[in-house]
Amino acid sequence: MKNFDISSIFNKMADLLEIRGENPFRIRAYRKAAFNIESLGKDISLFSKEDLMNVPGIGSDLAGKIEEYLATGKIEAYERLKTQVPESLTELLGVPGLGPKTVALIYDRYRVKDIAELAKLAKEHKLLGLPGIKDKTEANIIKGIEMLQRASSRYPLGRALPVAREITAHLSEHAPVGRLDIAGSIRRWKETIGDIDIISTSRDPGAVMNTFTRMQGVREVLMKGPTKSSVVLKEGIQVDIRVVEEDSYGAALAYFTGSKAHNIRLREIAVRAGMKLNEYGIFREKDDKKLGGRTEEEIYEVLGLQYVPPELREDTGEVEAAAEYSLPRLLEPSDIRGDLHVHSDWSDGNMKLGELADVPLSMGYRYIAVTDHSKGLGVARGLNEERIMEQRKAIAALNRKLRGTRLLAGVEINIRSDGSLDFDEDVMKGFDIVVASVHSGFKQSGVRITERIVKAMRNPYVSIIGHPSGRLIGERDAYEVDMEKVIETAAETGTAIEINAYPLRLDLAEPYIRRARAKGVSLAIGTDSHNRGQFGNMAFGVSLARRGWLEKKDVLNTRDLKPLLATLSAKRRKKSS
DNA sequence: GCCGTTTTCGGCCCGACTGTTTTCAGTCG
Repeated sequence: MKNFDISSIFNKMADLLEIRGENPFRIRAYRKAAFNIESLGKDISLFSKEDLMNVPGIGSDLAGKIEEYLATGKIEAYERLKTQVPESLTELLGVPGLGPKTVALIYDRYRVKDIAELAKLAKEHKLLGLPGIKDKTEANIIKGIEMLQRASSRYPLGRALPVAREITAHLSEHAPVGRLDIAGSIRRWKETIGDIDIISTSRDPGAVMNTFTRMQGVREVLMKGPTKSSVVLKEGIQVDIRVVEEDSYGAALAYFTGSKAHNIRLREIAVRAGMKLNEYGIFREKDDKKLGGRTEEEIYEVLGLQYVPPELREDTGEVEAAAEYSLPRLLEPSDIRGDLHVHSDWSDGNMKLGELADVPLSMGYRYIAVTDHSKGLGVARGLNEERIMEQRKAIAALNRKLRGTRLLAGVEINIRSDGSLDFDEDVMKGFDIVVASVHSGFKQSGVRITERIVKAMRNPYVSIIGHPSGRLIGERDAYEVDMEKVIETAAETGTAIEINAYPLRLDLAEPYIRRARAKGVSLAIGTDSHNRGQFGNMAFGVSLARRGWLEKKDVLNTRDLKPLLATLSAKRRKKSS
C-alpha cells in the first residue's frame, strides 16, 4: 500500500513548510491529511479522485498531489520544496525542545544540515548569542539530542501499564491525592504507549508535584510547575502528571485521555455550538458560564453526544456515531464465559489439568479450553496422537467431577509450512475445539503464507485461527499474511479469528477486528495462558475487542457452554458439506 | 490547504511551562 509513502511525504512537507515559516493552517492541513490517510484502512491507490476528496482533510489540491504521486512516483511541489529547504533539517525537529523557529534560526546562521552538525555547534557554544538563545537553551538542545538518541520510540502497553499502576499506587500512598487516574493512551488501551499520563485532584498540588518528581526510578525531571510536571524514568518512559480542581476533573480526564484527534473533534463541535471546551470544563462562549466538567459524561451530554468509551476515542467514526446515539454496545469483561486458548503442563504450560479445572470458577467462567501444542512444535513439547488421546481421557475424568463448569478438550494445532495440519481426520474429529496456528516459516512470502493459512481454515475441524498475524509488539513483525483474504475466508467458512490477549501479541490488530466485524466474522478471545498469572490478560483481549467496536454477539466465547458447543459443531457441519 | 445550518471568504483547538524577556515567543501535548 502506498498510504504510508504518501502520508510520510505530506508530513515531511508540513515540516519543511513549518521551517520556512509558512501559514500554520496550511501546515496543519498537510498533517491532518497525512493522519487521515494513515488511518484509512484501505489501499489509497484504489481511490478515484472523487473518493479521495471524500476523505476528510483532502480537497482538490491534495487529491491532485496524491494522484500525481500514484501516477509518477513523485510530487513536484515536494521536490521543489526540498531544493529550498534541505530535507535533512526535518530530523532536527525530532529533538525535544527544538521547534521550527529555532531550527530556521540556526540554519539561517550556520547552514547546519543534520543532528551531528547541530551537536557539534552546541558543544562549541556557537549557538550562544543567536536571538533568544543563551546558555540554558543551548544546554537543553544538547540534552535533547542525547534523549533523542537514547529513546526507544514507543513501549508495548503490556510493559507500560504495570509501570503506570506502580506510580499511581505510590502516589496514593505517599501524596495527598484525591481522585487519581491513569489517562492517555493507556486508558484507551492502545497497543503501544508513547508516554504515561496521570491526572489527579489534591488539596495540596505542590506536595503531589514534590512526591512525583522525587519518586524512586526518576532519572530526570523535565519540568516542574505548580500543577503540572514531567519526568523521565530510568527505563526511558516519560511520565506527565497534572493536578486539577475536583470541579474540572471530568474535563481534565477527557482532555488527557485523548486521543488528540478525538479532542479536536469535540472542540470543533463545541465552537460550532457557541461553546468552548478545555481541560477545565465546557463553557458558554458569550458569558463564560460553565456548563459542565465535573464528569466526562457531562461533557458529552452538553455537546449533545452519546458518551464515548475511552477505547473508541480515536476519531475513526466514533464522533459521528455518538452524534446519532448509535455507538455499539461494547463487549464487557463480564460477558466473557470462558477462555479458548490455554496451555497445561502436558505441553509448555506449567499448570496441571487439575489446577486448570479450578480456573473457570475463580475467573467467573463456565469453561476453559485446554489447547496444548501438537507434535510438530517440538520446542514446546507438542503432543503426538497417543498423548493427545491420553489427555482427552484425563480431561473427561476431571469433567465428571466438575459441577457447572467444564474443561474443553482442544488443541493448538500446528499449521505446517504447506498448510497441512499435524493430525488426521480421525484424531481431529474428537476435539471439542481446535485452534490452528502458524509457529514456523514466518518469512514465507505473503502469497505462500496466506495460502497456507487459508488452506488450514478450510479444514472442517479448525474452529479458530490463533494469533493470526504472528507479531510480537516491538520484537517481531507480523508475517506478510494478507489479512483481508483471511477475513474473507473466515466469513466464507465460518472459522473464527482469535484475538490473542497476550500483551505482547494483541493479535488480531484493531483495524482488522473492525474489518472482521463488518464482514460478520466471529472473533474468539484467548489468553494463551501458560501459567495462572496470565489468565488476567483477558482484560487486554476484552479491551482490544472494544477498540475494534465489538459487541457481545461478535465474540464466540461470550456464549454459554451449550450454545458454544452447538455453534462449534454447526460450523463443522457447514464446512464439511 | 480545507471547509461550509456563520457556505466561496475568512475562519481554522487550547492552555501550561520554560527561558528569554520586561510582556512574550517558542514548544509541547
